[in-house]
Amino acid sequence: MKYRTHLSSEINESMAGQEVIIAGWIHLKRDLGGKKFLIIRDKDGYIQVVINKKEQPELAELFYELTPESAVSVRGIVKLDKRAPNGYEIIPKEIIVHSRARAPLPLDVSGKVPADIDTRLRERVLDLRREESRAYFKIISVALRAIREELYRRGFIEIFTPKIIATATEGGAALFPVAYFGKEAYLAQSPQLYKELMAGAFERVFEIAPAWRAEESDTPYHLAEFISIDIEMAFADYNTVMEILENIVYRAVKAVKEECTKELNIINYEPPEVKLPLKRFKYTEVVKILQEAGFDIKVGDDIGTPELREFHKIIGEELFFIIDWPSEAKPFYTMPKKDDERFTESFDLNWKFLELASGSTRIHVKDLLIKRLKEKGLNPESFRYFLKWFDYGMPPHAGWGMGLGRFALMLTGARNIREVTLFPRDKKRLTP
RNA sequence: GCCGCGGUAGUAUAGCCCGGCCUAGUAUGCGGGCCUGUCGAGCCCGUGACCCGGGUUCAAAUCCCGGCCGCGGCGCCA
Repeated sequence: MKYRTHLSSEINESMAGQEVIIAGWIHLKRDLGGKKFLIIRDKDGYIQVVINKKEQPELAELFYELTPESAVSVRGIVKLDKRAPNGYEIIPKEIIVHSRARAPLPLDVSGKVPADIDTRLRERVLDLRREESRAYFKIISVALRAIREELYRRGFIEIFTPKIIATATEGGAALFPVAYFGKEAYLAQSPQLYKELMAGAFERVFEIAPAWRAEESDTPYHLAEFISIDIEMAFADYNTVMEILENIVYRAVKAVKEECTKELNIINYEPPEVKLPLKRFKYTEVVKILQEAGFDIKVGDDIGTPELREFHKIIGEELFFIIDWPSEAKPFYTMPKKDDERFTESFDLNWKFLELASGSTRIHVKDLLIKRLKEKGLNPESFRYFLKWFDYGMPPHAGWGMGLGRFALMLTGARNIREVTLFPRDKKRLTP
């Protein structure tokens, strides 16, 4: 017997009388004695199987051995019945149990009893059979496709840069050391330096790949391992790449709203409306507004989470840019503003209080780069292999990086980045 | 790392303030029984739990201390 001839989504009323084989998991069992109902779940949905005890005593007997979440194939006849969900159901001739699930389950997949996120992450594979969890990842996948399409449309090519690196990319963040054939190496915290070099070859590149941070961060929007969406573009400044970013956000949200109506309905969420162009607030304006709101903040300080929460409330915008950050708050490769060197051609994209993406015009002049490295207390010598290529025609360029998980929080309304990460890695979690 | 709250059957919770009425309640699951249209099926019977260690007390799920773990807020953090 074949595993399957039809998905639940491929069966309809016009197939009455036809024999089909469906496959999936036992989602629910309802035993009324003479009639026994099985709800089979596959990747697209659910379909009901009805066993009549009198007519099919062997199958009625088998029914008792079927445990929830067992993987099965059911061969049977499609039958119209207005009492059935969707108006049709399967009258089985044969039920094959591919894999019997142990009972009881460590987690209720059917949605009757809620579980804490900690329990759900421990039992993640079963958790990912819940329709809410699957909806999250379908939405993320649709968004990613839209992002890729928009970048390809704009002449970007997708690249992969090394994830095992010799030196710290930017100094700041703590890295995970890797034992590398007797040498000291690290997991990349960002593709930053490599993507800049690649903009010097391909002009327009993007990468969607993991990055690692060994920070102490313990919040609902930080992970030790996360997927970063990065672009870098030659002959462009921060205004150009900001425009690309907001268009990508627009496209992704549009695609999700159009293609994921079922999933959004399951999670009962509507992503924010994206009105282009997004508002751009100068860093100094933001500081001023926060000072007026009573915060103890001065020019040069980073803007903390409580401040961002309040700022979002004051301006009443869900999605907005904060631009022209002071150089203290940005990495060494960020281009200073031409008219005022204390500030930079840089931006953060925020959803409410959450930083989704940040980017800038990059410095393409070697001497300036070395000067900025020193000012940041970094040793130019350890960036030798990066800096040498700036001797050979490095074009002006700009780019940004966006955390996929954080973007997914906006797309799904999930409260914790662990929800939208299959197997999150944080300070305490290394398994599963 | 700091602050707050929490840890009770497989899962989710009540009980904790005000120690004894707790042989720890409920839902769901699981086992058994009844039931031929369920769709959160229903009804009956059963099953299964106080995070770890120390202390106070005649008596601790309940109060105190320490640890571990979780969640949230912050910090750290292109």
